[in-house]
Amino acid sequence: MTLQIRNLKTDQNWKQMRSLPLRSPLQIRTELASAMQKALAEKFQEDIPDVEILPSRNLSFGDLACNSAMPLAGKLKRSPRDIAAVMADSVSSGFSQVEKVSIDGPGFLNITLSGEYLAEFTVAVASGGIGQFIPSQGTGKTALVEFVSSNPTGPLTVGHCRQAVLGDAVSRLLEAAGWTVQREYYFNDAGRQMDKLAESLAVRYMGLLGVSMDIPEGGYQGGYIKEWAGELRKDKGDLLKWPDEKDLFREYAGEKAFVLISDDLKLLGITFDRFFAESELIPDAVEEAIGLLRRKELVYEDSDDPRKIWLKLSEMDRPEDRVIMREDGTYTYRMPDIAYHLNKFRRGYDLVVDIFGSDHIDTCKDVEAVLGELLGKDDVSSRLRTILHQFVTLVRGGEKVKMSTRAGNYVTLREMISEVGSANVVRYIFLTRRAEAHMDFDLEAAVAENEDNPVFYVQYAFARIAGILRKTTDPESLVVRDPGRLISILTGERERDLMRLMETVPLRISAAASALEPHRIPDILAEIARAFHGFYQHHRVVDPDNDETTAARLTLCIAVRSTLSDLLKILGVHAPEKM
RNA sequence: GCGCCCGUAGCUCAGAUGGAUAGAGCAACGGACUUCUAAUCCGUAGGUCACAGGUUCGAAUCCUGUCGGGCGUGCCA
Repeated sequence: MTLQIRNLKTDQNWKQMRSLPLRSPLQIRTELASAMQKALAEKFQEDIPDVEILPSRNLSFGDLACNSAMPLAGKLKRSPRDIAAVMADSVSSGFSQVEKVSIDGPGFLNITLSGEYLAEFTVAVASGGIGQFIPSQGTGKTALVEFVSSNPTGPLTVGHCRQAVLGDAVSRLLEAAGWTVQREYYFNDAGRQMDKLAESLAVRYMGLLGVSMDIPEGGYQGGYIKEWAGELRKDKGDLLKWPDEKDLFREYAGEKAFVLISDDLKLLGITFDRFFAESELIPDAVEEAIGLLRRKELVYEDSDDPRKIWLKLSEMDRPEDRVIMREDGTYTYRMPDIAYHLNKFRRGYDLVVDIFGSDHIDTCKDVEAVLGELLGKDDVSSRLRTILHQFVTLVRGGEKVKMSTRAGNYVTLREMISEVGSANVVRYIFLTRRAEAHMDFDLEAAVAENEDNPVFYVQYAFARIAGILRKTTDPESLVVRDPGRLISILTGERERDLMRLMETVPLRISAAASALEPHRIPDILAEIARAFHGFYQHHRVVDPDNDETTAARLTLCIAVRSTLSDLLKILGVHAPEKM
């Protein structure tokens, strides 16, 4: 059944009806703060520090709160309430966006936003989305986000999964804040682990030919290597020799691992702009970096063997010196890492984000210290941001599952997604936790929870709106353009609550982006979904007997849909039209 | 030993630069489907914010110490 809407008042003159041009949430807060600051400076003839306007913690007080009167009390030698009164006077008139200002408690200033402003905002979101109001901190700037970067020696595990989801969400969050983001995976194809992998492959290959070889110490034992061995035999025949054709084994294993990892990432819908191969850096870029360090006298030769080279980390506020080149001329992992980071910085990004597991703490601090010496500490500290996420403890039926790639005893990303049953659910669960918080992921609980998972709560709100919109023809054309008309109809508490919640979204996205904390997004989503479900339950949207109300509520629904959709997009979680 | 992270409701976790009565989801209990999707809503219950000091108008948040857990402290990555 489709409802026809008719006899709507024209609102083509809505632009002229506005008293003020629409301000963004940020502009309003800035203007209010500066008005208050100016009033204080004039009244007390003192330098007044920036006044901060924050969202109210408790909505019964209003929409915005300011507590600046209290810290100022000492300096101005007045009571906080007197100071707050001066601030209140400066904004209680002259701002069409402000409905009410009150002074409560010891000296809190509480501001209630006007319905007209909220309606204006809602109209704008319904027609142009929430994105236009996100402070564009990243416009014209570029960011490089490095994540996953797991050794190409096997399938991605649950730990990589957390990092993959986190890195992707951080990238999306930065993009939402206007940044141009490059996603990069550092492909560690030159180290000793690749030799181990090649040898492990050779063991399985020879095994197929009836030749027994010992698995090397620290070798890989995953079942996938047996599969590769079978394919290798099919591709290349039975005549390969170890170690004569070591390079072939190595290359074959590397290619297989790359495909494995790419396929795993596809399960999550994650793509990279570039896989940066460590081997590209060897030897030129690494030698150049060592040369730079040499010129700054930050390296020295080993007293026993001059071919071995040490890095003077102890002179860079780090605990101890480290070897960067072994006697045999090979590099330890720190050296290519340094060369890689040098390369990243030279590419000129405004922001370089590294995402690592917490086991990289020491290494990344060493790399950061070295970069500081080579490029200048200020440059490095202003451009480099490192996110160290804690590990996932995987639990199945109350029992901890040990994870170790090399022992072949681990749960893969693939298995996890398959067991939980949905990449969307996995993404959402991972992204609800802060990166630096430990995380217990109980597979059985995740599956059991599947039915009433928080992600479905949010998706369902979106799907409900889609359902409502299906009841009308061309709902977009019904969007109310006149804020005054909108607010005269949307008078319910739940309707206002939705509008004021949406009004906080742009600044919260921006704050989450600045902090590189995507875990704040699910909170916002849940709040909006909750407000919407409450609204839905209590207000009929499509009402054949009331076109005006229908149009106004549809406008609200369209704004909410757009907001939910943009927020879900940051998490990389699907917004379904139907459930 | 030393370095980094963590400790908030029965469980899993939020609490942006210190603010008013510490929140949500699951789990528990009681209600609501003749309706645009009940995968929902409304209500109840649940807390010494690990512990002890300190800083100040005010602390889950900052500082110190203690206890407990994770990771690191490899010429593995």
